Amino acid sequence: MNLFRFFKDAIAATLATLVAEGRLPSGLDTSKVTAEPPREPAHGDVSTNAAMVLAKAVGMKPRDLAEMLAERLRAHPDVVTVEIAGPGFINLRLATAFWFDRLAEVLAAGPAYGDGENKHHRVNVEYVSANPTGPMHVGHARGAVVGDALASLLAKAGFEVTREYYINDAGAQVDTLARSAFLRYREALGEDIGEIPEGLYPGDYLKPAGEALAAQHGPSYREAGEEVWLAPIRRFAVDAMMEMIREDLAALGVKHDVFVSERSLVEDGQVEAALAFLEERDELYTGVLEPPKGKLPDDWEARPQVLFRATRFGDDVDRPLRKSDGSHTYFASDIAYHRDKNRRGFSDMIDVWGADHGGYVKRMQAAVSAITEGKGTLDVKLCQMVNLLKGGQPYRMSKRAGTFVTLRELVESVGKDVVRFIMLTRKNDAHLDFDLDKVREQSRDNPVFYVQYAHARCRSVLRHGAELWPELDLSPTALARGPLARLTDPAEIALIAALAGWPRLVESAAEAHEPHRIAFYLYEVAAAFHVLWNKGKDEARLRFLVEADREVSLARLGLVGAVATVIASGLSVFGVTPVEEMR
RNA sequence: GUCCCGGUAGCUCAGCAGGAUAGAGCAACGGUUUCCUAAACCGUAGGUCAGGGGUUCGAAUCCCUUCCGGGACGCCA
Repeated sequence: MNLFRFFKDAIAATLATLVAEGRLPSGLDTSKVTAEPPREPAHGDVSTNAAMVLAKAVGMKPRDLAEMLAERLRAHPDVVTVEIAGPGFINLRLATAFWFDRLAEVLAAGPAYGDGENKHHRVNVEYVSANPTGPMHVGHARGAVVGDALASLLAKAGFEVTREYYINDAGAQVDTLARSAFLRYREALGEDIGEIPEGLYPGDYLKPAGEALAAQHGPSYREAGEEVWLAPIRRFAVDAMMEMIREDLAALGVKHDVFVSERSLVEDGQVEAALAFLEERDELYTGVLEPPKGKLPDDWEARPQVLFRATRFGDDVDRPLRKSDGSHTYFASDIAYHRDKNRRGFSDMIDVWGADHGGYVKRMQAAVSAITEGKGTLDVKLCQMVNLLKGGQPYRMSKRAGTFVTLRELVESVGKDVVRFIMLTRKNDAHLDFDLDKVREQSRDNPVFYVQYAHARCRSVLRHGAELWPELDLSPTALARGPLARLTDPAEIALIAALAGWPRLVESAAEAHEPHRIAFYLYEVAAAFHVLWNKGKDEARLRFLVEADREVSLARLGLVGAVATVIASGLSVFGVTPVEEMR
């Protein structure tokens, strides 16, 4: 249960009652009324701005309206005190029984705690979509993790999510790949290929593909013209690269439901169909574009071409869909792809891209608007660069100077869980420093450790409890029925309140498409737990396990179990495995 | 030139959908360990939320504008 939504509804109901009684005018706009945790915990558990927001419409002073509302809210069974503060805040303090119910709810729900109601609403999340021309590098890793976690977050919030990968296997870069693979094929046949020529992919990762081609076809392509070998080798090389990319993704624990090939869209006539669709709606015309601003390409020439009226949909200029030779542009096939998503039943789409594609956001959103006739939405999450550091200094792992660090190297170096968590500790549009030394540190400065340590401590306490009282049932469902009312310390109640904030956090993070908020939330829960742990060090009576008092221990085991549940739940959205112990 | 992102404590960053006295961590200083894992905790100090205007009961948050940093602009993929 999202308790803030619960109280927002309660406040709305109170307002409705007052309207029905004629004490307030009808037709109030309550859309700006909020119920949220006050920033300052001393102010209470739930705070509402209702009196301040509505005062003008009602024609009352905020504090007078607040008093009218407070009078009714005091009668709410879960509310202990109602205070009016500042310019007209109404602060509610909730009954401890209410918190015990929330704690029992966490335990009873287990991993499902915080799951949103099924919204019967489909969302398509497209991420990674790295070109199939080589292994994934660190930059790709961030987009992969952000997309994967965002998809999980939306699923947890109750959306029906499809995770998608778009394979750019139709452009010139896959021809380059094929030529590069052909070179490796000749090399595998014993030829000395010398230096890899400029413009071809030099990486060693194509050697196995060359060898496989040699084994499969022998020398048959060797003397043949490109028209003979290009298509088959291209298909083979793309498949090999995709296999490698899938392995990279698997190493990172990133999953996709659907892989869509650009080439297959083209061959199916989807690009022509998308163009025809736009043509019918008069969104295309033949025109000449202004020369690009900034640095002018050497070979720029004004030529008429088919343009999409992107400016009708908020873009800065109209965009070319056909080159002067009549073939379609990359943007045209991208439109076809998004139209394909829409035709498969998705009107809400999210794309996760690298920040270097920022210039394409407006035109893609314009296109989505056009092809869905205004009914579809596209949100683009741009992931900023990752600065890889070691001991505070910029770091490059590969031998060849200036080359990228591969995703595989990173995962092998620090582990999948660390990579995933760290990639989610910043909002996607901020630069991210990833320090290979820091993430291995076992300190509060390393959020992965800090959160994992809290979980490990919880599991440790539960293990000790089971040793101490082997006769007790310490399963979450049993703990949920335990004597939770024995939790009386303010720090204990505060921790329950933090846990009870999880459903709201899931909901708001999902709505904002911001998985990184979970990282900060988990850090806070971990901090609250560590605080409590240390209180037990100062005062023996506050230890989680008090041998002489089985009842209070049982209640505290419930709290500890709930902390472990919520942390594990958050980590599972991130695709990070919670640890049982840290030795 | 146009567009996008960013500018919050010495450093790295949060700030939830406009709320009350702007928060963490690190670094600095001072404390806490016979005890469920001290890999942790507590305390002190640290700010013109880049500058200026506006919107309103209220602005770090929304709008306009200036400055600074990064990125993007193509018949490329």
